[in-house]
Amino acid sequence: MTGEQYLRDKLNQALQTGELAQPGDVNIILEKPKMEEHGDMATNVAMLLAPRLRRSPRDIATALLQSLDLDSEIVTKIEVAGAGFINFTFGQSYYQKALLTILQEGAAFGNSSWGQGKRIQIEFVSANPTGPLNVVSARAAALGDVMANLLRAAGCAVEKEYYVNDAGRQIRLLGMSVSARYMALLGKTEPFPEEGYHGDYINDIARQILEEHGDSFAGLGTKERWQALAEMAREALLASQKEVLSDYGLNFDTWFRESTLRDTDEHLKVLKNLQARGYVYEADGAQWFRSTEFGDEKDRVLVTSEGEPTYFLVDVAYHANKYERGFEQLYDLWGPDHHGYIQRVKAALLGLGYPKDTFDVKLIQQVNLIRGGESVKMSKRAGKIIEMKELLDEVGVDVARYFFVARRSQSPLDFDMDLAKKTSDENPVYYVQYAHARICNIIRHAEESGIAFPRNAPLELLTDDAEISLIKKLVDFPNTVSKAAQQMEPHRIPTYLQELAGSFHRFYHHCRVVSDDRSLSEARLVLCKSTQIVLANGLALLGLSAPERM
RNA sequence: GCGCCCGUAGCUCAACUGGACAGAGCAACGGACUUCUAAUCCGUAGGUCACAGGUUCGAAUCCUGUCGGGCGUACCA
Repeated sequence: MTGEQYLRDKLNQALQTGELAQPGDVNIILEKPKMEEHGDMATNVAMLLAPRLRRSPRDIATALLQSLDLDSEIVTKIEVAGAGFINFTFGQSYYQKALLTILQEGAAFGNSSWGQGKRIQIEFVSANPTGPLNVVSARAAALGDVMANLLRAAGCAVEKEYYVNDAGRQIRLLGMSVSARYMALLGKTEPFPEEGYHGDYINDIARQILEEHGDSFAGLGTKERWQALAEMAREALLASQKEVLSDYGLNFDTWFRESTLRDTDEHLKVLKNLQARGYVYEADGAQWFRSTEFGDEKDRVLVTSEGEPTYFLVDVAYHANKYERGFEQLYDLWGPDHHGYIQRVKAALLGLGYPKDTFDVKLIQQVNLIRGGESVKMSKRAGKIIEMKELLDEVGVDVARYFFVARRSQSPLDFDMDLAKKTSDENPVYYVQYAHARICNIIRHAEESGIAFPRNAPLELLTDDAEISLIKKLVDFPNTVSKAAQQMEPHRIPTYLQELAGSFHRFYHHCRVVSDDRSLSEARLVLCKSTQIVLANGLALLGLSAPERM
C-alpha cells in the first residue's frame, strides 16, 4: 500500500467517526507539496470543509488530528500549516521498506488496477494509403502508442487500431496519378489528374510496377488500368507504412479497412438506423443528418444529391462498428485540421444511441521541423513533405519518440533536428538512458568486486539526503503513471524520468556505491537496482530502449 | 464574422487539473575527472505566468473582454 492510500483510508475513517463526521462524501485531495519543508504529503481537506462547517480551516484541521489514528512508524510528523493545510512526513523506515516493494513487483511496478479491465480502443495515424507517412504521423504514432501503454499499465484492456481509407476518391486519384506516370515511362501521354499526387514516390511506384509486370497494363481500358494500378499502388504504400511503423516499434492490433464497411453496406444500415430514429431528412436532393439537435453548427450531408454516400456517413458507420465490436470507450487521435469534424461524429453516435462521453478525440497539434534555426516548409500539394522514414534515419527511433512525447500533445511542436542529432549533454534523451547504463555498470562492477546482489540488505543504512530523496522519487512513480493514464498525458512520463535521472546522478556523485563498507554497499545496491527497475519501466512505457552501456 | 488550440526565464518546455515562495533542461558565467562511465555533478544569473477586469480563504490554472500566433469554417476525403 502506498503512503497516499494509507493516509486516505485513515482520513476517511476520521471523517466518519470523529466529531467532524460528515454525511456526504468528502473528496480528499492528497498531494505531494512542492516544497520539502511542507512534508511528504499534504491535504487541503480542512479548507474544503470550512464553508460547510462554518469553522476556520485551522480549527478544523486541529480537530481532525485529534481523531486521526496514525502509525508513528510510518508517519513521523504531522502539522497544521499555512491557511489550514495538514502536512504529513513519512519516516525513513517507510521509504526504506518501499524499496522492497519495487524489487518485488519489478516490471509490474507502476501498474494499477484503475481501469478495471475496461475495453478501450485507440485509433491513430490512420493516414491515407496514398503516400508515405510524414512527421505529423510520426508524432501521432508515438503519442498513441504511449497512451495505449499507459492505459494498459493502468489496468485497461487496450487495442490499437489503424483505419485504412482504401476506398473512395483519393484512391481513384492515386490510380490516375500512377497511371499517368506509368504511361509516360512507356513514352505515351496520359493527362495527369488535376488534384493528383505529385510526389516522387508516385514515379518510383510506376517504375517498380513496370519492372515487375512489364507494359501489360497499357493494353487495358483506361478505367481498368486506373483501378488495377490504384490497387497495386495502394498495397505497396500500405506495406511501406507498416514497415516504417514497425521499425518505430509500433505494431497495431488491427488494420481496419474502409472497404469492409462498404462491401457489406454497413453504412447503409447506419443510414437506415438514423432514419428510423427520425434524424434524417431530404433537402435539395440530398439526405441530411440533424446534427444540430446534438449541438453541431449545422446539419450534415449523409448522401449527396448524386446518391453517393459521404465520407462522413462511412465514418459514422466505422465508429458504430467499433462499439459493436464491444469497446466501451473510444479514442481517436486526429490532426488539428479536423477539429471541426469532431462535433458531427459525436452527434451521430449520440443519435445512434451510444452512451455519451464514450467517444473522445485528442487533437495532435502540428510539427514544425527546425533545421539550422529555420523552419522547414512542407507542402503536401507540391509533394514536398518530410517523410517519417527520413526523420528516423536521421535521428533514430529513441530520440524521435522521446521528442514527440515529451511535449503536451495539444501544443504545436518545434522539432529541432540539429538538437535531436546531437549525441551530447544538450540532448535530454541520453540523460535518462545514461542513468540506466550507469546503474548497469555499477552492478557489473559490484559483481566483479565480489558483492553479489544481496538477499537481505540493511536498508536502514540509507539515510543520506541524496538517498532518501531518490527513494521519494521512486515511490512517486505509480502515481505519475496512473495520473498520466487518466489524463491521457504521456508527457508526464518524460518529465518524471528526467527528474528521476537527476536524482540518481546526484546520488551517484554524493554516495559511492561499491566501497569497503560491505553493508552499506549492499544497501546502496538495492537502491540502484530499484532505480534501474523504475527507469526501465518508464522507458518501456515510452517505447525506448534501456541501454546497458553507452 | 464564428469555432477550436496555443501564449510561462534569451530558447525548448513543466507546474500533479484551484493550493503554500512558478520549476527543469539548453544557452551564459564560475567551479569539480588518479574514483562505480564527466553523455555526469556543484554553484551564479535569469520572471509583470501576453494584457485588463472578475469569481474566493487562495488563480499561471475557472469566467468575461482585449491583443498576438496557428488551424478550421464543403453535397472533399
